[in-house]
Amino acid sequence: MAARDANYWRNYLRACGLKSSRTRLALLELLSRESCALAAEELYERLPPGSCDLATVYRSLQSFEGLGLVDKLDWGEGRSRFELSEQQAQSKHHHHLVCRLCRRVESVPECFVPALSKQKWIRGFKDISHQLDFFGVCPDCQ
Amino acid sequence: MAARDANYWRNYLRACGLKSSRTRLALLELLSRESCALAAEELYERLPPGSCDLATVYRSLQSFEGLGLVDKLDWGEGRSRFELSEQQAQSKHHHHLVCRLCRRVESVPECFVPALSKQKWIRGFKDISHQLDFFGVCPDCQ
DNA sequence: TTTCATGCAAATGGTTTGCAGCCAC
DNA sequence: GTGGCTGCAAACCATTTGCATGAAA
Repeated sequence: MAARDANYWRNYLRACGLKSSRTRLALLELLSRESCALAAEELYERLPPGSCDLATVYRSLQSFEGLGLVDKLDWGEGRSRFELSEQQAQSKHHHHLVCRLCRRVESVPECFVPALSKQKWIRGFKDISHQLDFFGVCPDCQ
Repeated sequence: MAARDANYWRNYLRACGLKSSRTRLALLELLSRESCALAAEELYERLPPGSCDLATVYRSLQSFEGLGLVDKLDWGEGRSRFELSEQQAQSKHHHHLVCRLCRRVESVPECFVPALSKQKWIRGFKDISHQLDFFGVCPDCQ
C-alpha cells in the first residue's frame, strides 16, 4: 500500500477543519517515515534547523492525538513518545520490547490480549484500549 | 499470611544495608496498606503533616525501587505511581483498568501474557517483565 | 480579511540535587 | 562519633500557556 504523502495529510487535516501548515505536514511526514516512537524533542531535532519551535511541535502533537492521528506512549522515561496511530501507520497492532539500560526498542508483533467483552472485571467500562510493553536487558547491555 | 509490619521492614532494610529511618518505615507501611498505586505527592499527603519532606519521599521511593521493593508505574498522567512490588505485597500478579476521564482505577486479575521463553521476538533480551494496562471510560463518566 | 497557527518567553509541575545539619547505628 | 538521611531551597526538564505577530483559507 502506498505511504501517506503530503497530499494525503493536507486533505486529512482539511477534513478535520485544521489548517495544513508547513510544520504540521513536515511532522506528519516525519512520523510516517519513522518506525519507532519518538519523543517531542527528537521530532524537533529531525526538522530542518530553525524551521519551527518546540512549543509548536507539542501543540501539533496534541492536535494530532485529538484527531486519533498519533498515539502517545509512556515508557517511564520521564517524557512521552509519539507514533503514528495504528490505523494511519497502516501497520499491524504491535507492542514494544524496551531495553531497561540503553532504551533500545524492538517491535513485538505478538499480542496476547483477546477480545475482552466477556471479562467480568470490565464492570461497565467502555471503549477499552490497552498498552502492553515489555522491558528487559538487551544482548549488548548484558 | 500476615501483613508486613514495621519489624519486617526494619529487618529488610537492614539486610540491604540501609538505615531504617522513621520516614522510610512509615512509607513502607503506607504502601503495604494501600491497594492502589499512589503518586509520590499522594504518599506525602498521607504522612503525618510536617513529618517529612517531599524530596525525601522521592529519594526513598528511588531506593525502594532499586531494592525491588516497589514498582514504578506510568499511566501517562504526567507523574509516576508507586506500589509495593508483587512479591512484597504478597498479592497476585495483576494489571490495571484506568478510566481515561476520571482516572479511577480498577484491578484486573487476569493476565494474558504467557511464558515468553520461546517467542522469536525476544532476540536475546534477558530478565523480561511486562506492563499491561487497560484504558477506558468508566460507567460514571459515560 | 479573518481566523487560526506560530514564535518567543515565561510559567508550570513533577522530579532531582547540593549542601549543611541531624539521626540511626 | 561517623556516615548515611533529611530538610530546605534551588535547579532541572518536559510540557504548557499568554500574547503579539504571521501565515493559511
